[in-house]
Amino acid sequence: MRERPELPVEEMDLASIMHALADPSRLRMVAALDGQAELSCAALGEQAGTAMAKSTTTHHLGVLRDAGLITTRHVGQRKLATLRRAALDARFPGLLDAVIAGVTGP
Amino acid sequence: MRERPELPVEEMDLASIMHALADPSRLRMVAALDGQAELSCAALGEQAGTAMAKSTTTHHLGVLRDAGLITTRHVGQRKLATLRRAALDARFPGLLDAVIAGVTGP
DNA sequence: GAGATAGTTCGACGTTTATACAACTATCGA
DNA sequence: TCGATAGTTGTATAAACGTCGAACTATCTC
Repeated sequence: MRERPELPVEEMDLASIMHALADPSRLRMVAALDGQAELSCAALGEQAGTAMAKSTTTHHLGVLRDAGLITTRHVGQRKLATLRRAALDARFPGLLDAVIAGVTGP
Repeated sequence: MRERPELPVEEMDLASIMHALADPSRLRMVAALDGQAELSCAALGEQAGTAMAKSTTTHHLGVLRDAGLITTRHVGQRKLATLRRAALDARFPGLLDAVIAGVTGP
């Protein structure tokens, strides 16, 4: 199982990132990843409200990853996801904070 | 031609806003509206890079409007669009600034 | 009124999306 | 080695999306 390299910071595209965040389930996933160091697919699938099929979780994680929002690494049979805070803050300052505040806040 | 009321601030939905901003043409439109008080459909259609069909511009304006990002008013045969800065800043502080900086930025 | 200008509405098209199930691989624990 | 657990892959489906052209409405100017 090959670990594909993550998207370079300079290749991050705003429209792609906005698209990745344009889904309620993915927004909840990103919010859940904020603060938490790492979360497994299963944990993220549950955080996203009503339990979704495992394949659906895989799909959403792929979208977030392709946009450069998260990184993943394997530990045993688990796949742990991490929010790429530093990269995102460098490329689009303030964006992640505003979005996460919008998800959690009233 | 009836003027529908704009979306109330408290009904603004983050996922809908992100979706409205998840398109390069619409991102350019929003960026063009920043600073400018008002712009017509034709002007926005041209700002959005390669000239698009008038009906396409109407469609994009509708998406931005339905999400609550812009207001429109009629002046003669023109329809002028305005960015709802105050409402957006109140509901999702920092979001618009970060997005616009990301469009125009480095 | 006639012609020009600015948007809208409608139908169509090809593409993408979110979702799910079934079958699969990979890893862990006993 | 066996069974359980965690994700992936492939396929399918129904919905939504971006784009356009053609026909239409509304307004302005002459």
